Amino acid sequence: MSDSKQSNEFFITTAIDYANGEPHIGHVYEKILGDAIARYQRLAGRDVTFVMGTDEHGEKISKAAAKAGVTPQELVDDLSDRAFRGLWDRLDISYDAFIRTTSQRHKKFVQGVLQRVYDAGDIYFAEYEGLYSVGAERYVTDKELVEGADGVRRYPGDRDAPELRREANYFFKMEKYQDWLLDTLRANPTLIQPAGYRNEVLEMLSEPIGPLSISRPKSRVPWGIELPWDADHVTYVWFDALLSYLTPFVASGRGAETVSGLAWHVIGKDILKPHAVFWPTMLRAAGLPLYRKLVVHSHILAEDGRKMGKSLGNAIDPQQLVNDFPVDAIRYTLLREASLGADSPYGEGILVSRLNSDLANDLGNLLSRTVSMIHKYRGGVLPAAHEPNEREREIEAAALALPGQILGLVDDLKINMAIEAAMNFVRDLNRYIAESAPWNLAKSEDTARRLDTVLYTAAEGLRVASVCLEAVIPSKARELRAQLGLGGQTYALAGAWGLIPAGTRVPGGPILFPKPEQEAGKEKPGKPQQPIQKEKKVVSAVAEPAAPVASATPAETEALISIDDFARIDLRVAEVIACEAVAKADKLLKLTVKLGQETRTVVSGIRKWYEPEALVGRKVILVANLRPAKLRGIESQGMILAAEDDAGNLDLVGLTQDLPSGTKVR
RNA sequence: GGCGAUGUAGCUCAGCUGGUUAGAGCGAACGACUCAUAAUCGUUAGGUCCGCGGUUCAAGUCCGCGCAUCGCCA
Repeated sequence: MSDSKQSNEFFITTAIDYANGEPHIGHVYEKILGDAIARYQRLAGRDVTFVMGTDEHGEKISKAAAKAGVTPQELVDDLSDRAFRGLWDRLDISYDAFIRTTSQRHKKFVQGVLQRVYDAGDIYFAEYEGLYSVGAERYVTDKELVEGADGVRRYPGDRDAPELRREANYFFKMEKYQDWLLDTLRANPTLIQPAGYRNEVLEMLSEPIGPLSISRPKSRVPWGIELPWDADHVTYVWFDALLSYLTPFVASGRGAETVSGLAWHVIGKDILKPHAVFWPTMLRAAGLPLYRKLVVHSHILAEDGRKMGKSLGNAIDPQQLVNDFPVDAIRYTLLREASLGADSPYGEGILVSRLNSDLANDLGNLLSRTVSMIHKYRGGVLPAAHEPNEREREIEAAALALPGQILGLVDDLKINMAIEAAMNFVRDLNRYIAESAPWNLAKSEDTARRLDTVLYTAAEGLRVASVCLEAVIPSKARELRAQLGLGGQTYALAGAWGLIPAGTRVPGGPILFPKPEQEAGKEKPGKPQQPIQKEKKVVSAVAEPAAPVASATPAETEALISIDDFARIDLRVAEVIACEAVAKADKLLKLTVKLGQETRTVVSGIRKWYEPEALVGRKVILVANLRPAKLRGIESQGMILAAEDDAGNLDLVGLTQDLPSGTKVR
């Protein structure tokens, strides 16, 4: 690979998603993949711009909106913000710009490009008659139709037979650029990766590609961007959605031409043709440089290796997944399992076994044991290393080489192998500890210096591992370093050793990756077998965080949990020091509570039962390690406990003695 | 029908330009250890590297044919 070397700039996009329904696991995988690449590049010191967005025009959206009884704009506002962007935020996707195709700046840019291509003579007007599939939103050929059991010929997946339509549309002279594209592709073997997809494109180009229909009459599809020279037509998906990749740069005044040649576009194999054929020719016609790389990923299959589908009932619901598992575990397992060239199975079973073996046993436990020994043998202060033995030299050499190796694999789009390389290093650290047996070294003063060196080597190795894995598990990597006493510290992904200062106080902390302990065999996904086993921080709240919860619903009470499960809930005595009603919410109170030295804001739905003033000074029980949630724009940092009976009588759980705030409840 | 990919230990997969006893992870069995999240470490799997034929001193690794699965195209 000899990609972006001169420029330190790195520009990456994921496909913009059609906002006519909720995101599925395929969307999730693609964004996590794009994000991991973007983060790796940032860690390597590149100046990264990561762009994503939603595609919000078209016939399907107007129909879906009509069906839902809302305007198209209302529909896409909700889907874009809540369903898509909301999920990306939750998954820690580090995008720099999020483009909505209904935004003014995007429309302006699209119309500018259309006008330019039109003026150059590459767009013409023509009549067309043919079979139109509403489901596929395009004209289909007779050969594509399949006869159903009822004898009706329809396009696969459609409910209705295609309609015969006659339309006058604008066409883009795509074929004009076919030879250029073919030459370009032949001359650049890594333009489209993996190579299998490049071959498919070469095959597409071995036959005439013809013109591309780029408009729809506004009378039929009113929801789109008007052609600047003919207000009776709106542009069809290609000149709208594809251009969104460049919109942020135009809007910032930078100009599309300065960046389009840098782009890495991450897409799914289902939209290969638009990105490999339409988009390059469009760029060419618009006088813009061709992207640098098209990264084509395959699909995520169900755990049994079959296709995932709503109809098959084996689809993974991303929302559910995010509710049930730590975000970093989802990211890790998806990236570790999937390889670009082939469809990859994925599901809860695969996730859990990876989570347990790699993240909990290998990585998380390595941190636990290291921290524990530093506490036990050295009072929680990291000692300096002394003369390294051969084994330690070997580990240091591996640590120095690892970042380069990983970046090479990432450039080669072998993220799964990059992860494996990092995990091999982690496993070797476990091996090293077993070989060195620090618990024996601790028995005698004679081996004190050896013990120092072993402890330092383990801790510094963990630091290196955290950097190597940070693009995959960003928040856990930081948490790991915080436990080593390196909170807030960032490191470049580059060979380095010995960066933790000797004498660093190692605070330790909660289990990095608790296991979702599952005894009985299979369980139906989605039922309440584990609301309690959630670990701190990363897992989201299942119940409404600020709701006055009376312990649990009957169903949940019945499920037995272990003492360890319970120990994950950090209950504390908190003192209410201020309290006010939340504006425009007749149920909510905003409480300010003191937790030892700390002050927190908690929103709770108990206004019906308590006057705000009456609560000040009262001691309540707070779930202190609940993931913060925003309610009415206020971040609630915990939840207070209350009991409520069937008649709606509610009482806050409290103390009969005056114990200090911050006291642990168990 | 055409083009292409894949087919390696129970499972998931590495094996670049052909070369000593074919590898990893998971799972399983046995053992060790105790710092650790019932974790970790070690040993163990005797696998027709889909089948057949060919090239070669030597082939999972190249060629041909066949079978199976998958993808793209028509």
